[in-house]
Amino acid sequence: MLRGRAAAVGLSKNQVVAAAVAQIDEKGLAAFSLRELARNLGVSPAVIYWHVGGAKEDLFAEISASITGTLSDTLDADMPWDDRLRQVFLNYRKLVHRHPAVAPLLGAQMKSNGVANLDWVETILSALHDGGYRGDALRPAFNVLVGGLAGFVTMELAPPPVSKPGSEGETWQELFAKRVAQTDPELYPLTAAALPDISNRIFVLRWQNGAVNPYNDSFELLLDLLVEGLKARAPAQPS
Amino acid sequence: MLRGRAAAVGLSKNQVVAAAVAQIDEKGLAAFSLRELARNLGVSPAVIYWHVGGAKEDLFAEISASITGTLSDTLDADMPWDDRLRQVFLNYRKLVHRHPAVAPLLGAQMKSNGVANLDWVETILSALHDGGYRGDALRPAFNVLVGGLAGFVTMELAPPPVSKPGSEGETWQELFAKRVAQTDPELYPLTAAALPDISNRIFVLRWQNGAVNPYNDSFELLLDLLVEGLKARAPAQPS
DNA sequence: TTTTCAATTGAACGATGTTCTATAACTGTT
DNA sequence: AACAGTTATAGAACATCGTTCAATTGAAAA
Repeated sequence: MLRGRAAAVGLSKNQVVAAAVAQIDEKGLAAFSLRELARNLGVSPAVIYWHVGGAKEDLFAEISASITGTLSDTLDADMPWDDRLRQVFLNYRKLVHRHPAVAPLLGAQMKSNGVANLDWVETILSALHDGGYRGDALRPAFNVLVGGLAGFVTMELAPPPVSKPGSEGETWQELFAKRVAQTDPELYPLTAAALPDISNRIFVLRWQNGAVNPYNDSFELLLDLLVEGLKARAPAQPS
Repeated sequence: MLRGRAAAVGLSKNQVVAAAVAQIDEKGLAAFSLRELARNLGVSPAVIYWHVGGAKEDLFAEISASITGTLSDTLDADMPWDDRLRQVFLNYRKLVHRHPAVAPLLGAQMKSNGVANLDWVETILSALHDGGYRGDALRPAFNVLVGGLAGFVTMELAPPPVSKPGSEGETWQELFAKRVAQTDPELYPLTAAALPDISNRIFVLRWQNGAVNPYNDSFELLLDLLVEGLKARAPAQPS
C-alpha cells in the first residue's frame, strides 16, 4: 500500500512533476534547476530524488509521460481512417502547444520520446491499417507521420536563447530582426522580395518561436499533404 | 589585420569550434563541457571566451554555422525544380548525419537554427518559385518542407540517455527493449502483431537513434510525398 | 627600445547535480 | 499507549560547471 500512504502526507510524485512543468513553462527548459524546484516546493533537494526514481533525466521522462499521457483520450473511433489520422496529430500539436517549453523533451530526447503511451501508437497503426497499410508498409508510413509532424512541432517550438539579465544594449531578437531586414537584394533577390511575407514567419528567418507565432496553416498543409499522399499510395484496399 | 595575427599564433576560433564538434561527436551534447574542451586543448577555460564572442550558447551557434555553412555548396542549378528540392534536403540530411550529436542544436534551438545561411533559404525559395509558388503561397510551402524534413531529421537523431557509468544491472536500452517485446497482444493487437517489423524501427518504439539505425526509406518517402504533393497543388504555372 | 595590443593565465564566485547519513513523521501492531 | 518499521525529509558534503576579472606574457609597430 505504498501509494496510499504517499498520497496521504507530504509531497507526491505527481505534485513534483506538476511543479516541474510549471517551472519549465515559466522560465524555460534551459533554465530549469532541480534546486530551484526544491526551493519553490519549500523542500530539500534530496526530496526530488526520493520521489522520482533517479536523476534529472528521469524527471524529464516523467514530465513527458505526464503530458503525452492524455494523448488518446478524446478519440472518435468511428470516423474514416484519414480523418482519424488528422485528429490524432492535430490533437498532438494542441497538447504540446499547451506546454511549449517542454517540446524539446518530446522531440529531441530519446528517453522522453520513448514514454509515449502504446494507446497512441496503436491508434495510429490502426488508422493506417484501415487505410490499406499492412505488413512492412506500416513502418515507413508511421515514421513519415510521426517524424514529419512531431518533428515539425519540435522545430516550431524550438526555444529562443536565454534572455541575458540586464545590460548589453540590444537583445538577440532585435539584432536578428535587423539582420533579416537587411538582406541583400542583389545576392538574395527572392528572399529580399518575399520579406514582407516571410520575415519572422518562416523557420530560419524568425526571432520568435511557435509559442508566440504559431504556424497553424503550415502545419495543416503538412498534415494534409501527408494524409492525402498516403491515401493516394495505399498499397492495399482500405477497409 | 586582426585575423592575420590571430592565425599566426596560438589558437584560432575555427580550431576551437572544430575541437568542440569533435568532443560532442564523441561524448554527446549533454555531456559537453567548456572546461573539458579547454582541457583537451591544453588551455585555460577563459581562452574559449576570448575566441568565441560570448558564452556557451554562442559557441553552439558557431558550431551550427560551421556545419550548415557548406550546405549549398554542391548544387546543380539547372535541374527541374522538384529534383532540386530533393537534392537540397537529401544533402541536408546527409550533412547532419555526419555529426548526429549536434542535431539537437540545429532542430531544437532557435539561436542555432537561425544561423543557417541565406544561400540555402534562397535556393529553396527559388525552387519553389519555379514550381509555381509565389507571393503568400511561398511561406507555407517553405515551412512544410523545412519543418517536416528538418524536423524529421531532428527526431531521427534525438540523443539517447547518457549511459550511466558502471553498475546498476541493466542499461536503459535493455530495459526498454524488453518492455517493447512484452507488448500485450490483448490490449494492443496491431502493435504486437507488427513487432517484428517495427521493433526498434519506428519512432516511439526504438532504443537506438538514427545514428545507429538510420531511417533512410522513411525519410525518402516523406520527401517524395511532400515534393509530389506540392507539385500537384502548385498555385501557378511552373516555369 | 619602447609601446601597443593580441592572447593567455590563474584564481575566484556562485550555482548546479548527486549522494550520504541522520532525523523526523507517520502507520500498523501489539 | 508504547513500540517497531517504514516513509518522508533535512542538511551537509563533493565534484563539477559556466563565467568574470585582474594580471601577465608574447609578438608586432613605432
